[in-house]
Amino acid sequence: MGSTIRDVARAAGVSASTVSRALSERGSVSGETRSRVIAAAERLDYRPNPTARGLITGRTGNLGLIVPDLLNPFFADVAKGLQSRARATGLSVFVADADEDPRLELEAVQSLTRQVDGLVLCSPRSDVAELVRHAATPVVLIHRRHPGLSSVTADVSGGTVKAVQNLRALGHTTIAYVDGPAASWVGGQRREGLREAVQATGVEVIHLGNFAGTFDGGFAAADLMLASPATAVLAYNDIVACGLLNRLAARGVRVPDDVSVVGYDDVTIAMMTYPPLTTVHLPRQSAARTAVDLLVAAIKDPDVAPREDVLATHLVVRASTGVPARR
Amino acid sequence: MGSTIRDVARAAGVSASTVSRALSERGSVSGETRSRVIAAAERLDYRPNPTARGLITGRTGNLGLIVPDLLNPFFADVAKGLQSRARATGLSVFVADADEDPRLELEAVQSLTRQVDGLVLCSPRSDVAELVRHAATPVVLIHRRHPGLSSVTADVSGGTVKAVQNLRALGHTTIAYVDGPAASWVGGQRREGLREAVQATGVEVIHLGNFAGTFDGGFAAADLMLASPATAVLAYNDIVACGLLNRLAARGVRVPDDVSVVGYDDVTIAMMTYPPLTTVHLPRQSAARTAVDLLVAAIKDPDVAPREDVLATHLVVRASTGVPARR
DNA sequence: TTGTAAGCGTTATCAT
DNA sequence: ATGATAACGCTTACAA
Repeated sequence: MGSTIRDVARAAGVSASTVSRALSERGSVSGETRSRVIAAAERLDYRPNPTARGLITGRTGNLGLIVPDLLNPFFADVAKGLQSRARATGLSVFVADADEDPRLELEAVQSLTRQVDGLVLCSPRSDVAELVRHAATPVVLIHRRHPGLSSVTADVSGGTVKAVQNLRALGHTTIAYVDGPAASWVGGQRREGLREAVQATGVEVIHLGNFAGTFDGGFAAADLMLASPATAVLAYNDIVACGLLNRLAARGVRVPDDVSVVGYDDVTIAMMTYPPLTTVHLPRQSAARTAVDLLVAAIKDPDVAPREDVLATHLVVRASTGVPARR
Repeated sequence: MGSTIRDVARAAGVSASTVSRALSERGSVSGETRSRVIAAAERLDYRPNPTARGLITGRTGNLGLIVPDLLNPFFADVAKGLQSRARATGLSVFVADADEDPRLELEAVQSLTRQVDGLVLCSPRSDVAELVRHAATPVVLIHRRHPGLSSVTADVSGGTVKAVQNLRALGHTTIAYVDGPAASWVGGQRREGLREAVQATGVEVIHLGNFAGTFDGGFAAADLMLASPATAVLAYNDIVACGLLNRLAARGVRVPDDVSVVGYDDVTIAMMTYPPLTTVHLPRQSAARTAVDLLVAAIKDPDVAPREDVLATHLVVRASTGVPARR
């Protein structure tokens, strides 16, 4: 066991409360006493027990993060960003992987909420109102909006418009779209952006239908895409794009000579495909940072008005897009 | 604020200690009283405060995991596996991303150790003895061994032998090896396996040198590989292999027709390359599960002898390996 | 400035 | 079987 505040008090010849004050830099303590306490604490390698402190202050010094799937690089990135910002703020973070399961999300909220000062819900699959009802701490949403809650989202539809505009500028007039799971929030945003883009550029968009947001989803969509008159394809995300690329390669279709492919998210893998993927960059680490800041603000003052931050997106042009093949 | 044990006690017309006993299933409580308490607890939606409980029991119900980099799918997988096993055991998990920085690893140990019942150190970059010295709880290592500590590792050298044997069976007699960071523990294991394989199969191994364990590392190694007489290449891990594949494609080299490529780890991305990667599968989720079990055992009885579990590895043959081209 | 004492919510000990 | 009481390690009135 580590040494307690009493050990330090005894060693420094003062009372426990004086140690507490001296170490918290806050109470009024004479300089001489303070240095004696600090020396004693140092010597005994004293570290305040966060549990005990939390019991009385009501603060745990912890944040909770709930993501649908840590294996998805998108969420891993969020976890990493949150992590690093939290550390900089002196906070530790609980991570719960809900395995894409709404029930587990709720369970995670329940088991975490008492041990954290605030909760970050990233792309929750379940009903947000329900989750919040069980949260005993401030909540910030990432990648989803909800009335009355602070959230950090990306300008998904804006990014979609940029992608389509770029394709149009290259000469593409018919573009296929591989949608993800029907219920997805980003999916809705994406379709919204597509509508805008059609109005703005006059391209024709062919909806290939809903697919799993996975490699297999993209793999399956490729054949449909090739059967359509589209010369370019916009994928639900980079992983789906990766599946597309793979199937296209297997069928001997050259990218971007024969078909242009655009992904979404700009996760690490987008740089590692062949050819490297043109994709809409969604800020993740900065979204996570913002989320921490919003949470910290809400913890300090539970009555601050919720803020809905929308982060800019931009198109990263790599080698998977080019001028359309003559047909 | 949620309701406390006293609220429940009052509602059930018993004392707080009876509530505690009734709910913990452990103390002797009459069936009638128990059901009354449970009903009251239900009604008030009472949940024991883990902080307060932890203060007296010394148990937090939490596990800590420290990984070098959550963005590395290998570690994300470990995190996910640990997560799910911990949940099944009624434990929550703190995750710390040390950002490949030994100093941050130590910091993470210090800030987490008081809030957890046990710590899992995954592929620590820093001196294990130093880390353990600052840990106030049981520690289990993943992917690294250390005298006196429980650990879960994979039979890396055995996997290497299998990979080389397979290549030899295909007809390859000269194999290039792309090593990772010089200090890496797995790197050492891999080289050991290589030595064994050379003895067993008589192939010639050409060490291309140390590279970063990243996409760029593989990208850079590809040119060296092509300049060598090797017909196959073994990469430090799948990400490196991915870099290799990419550069090879860019230089017009066909895989596996011209060159065979073998990765290491079998992370998700290995299935998504073109062609899909032959790779040595390292069990991660099961390693994480085992780690949780070892930790739980050590928590229950701090005096159990440390156990060094070595998990089997196997070769996953996909499409990146084939018979060597005639030279 | 410093110490004393109360209390955070729970469980463990000891009576009853 | 149940209840009173102390204790876990800390912070924070309040008193000195």
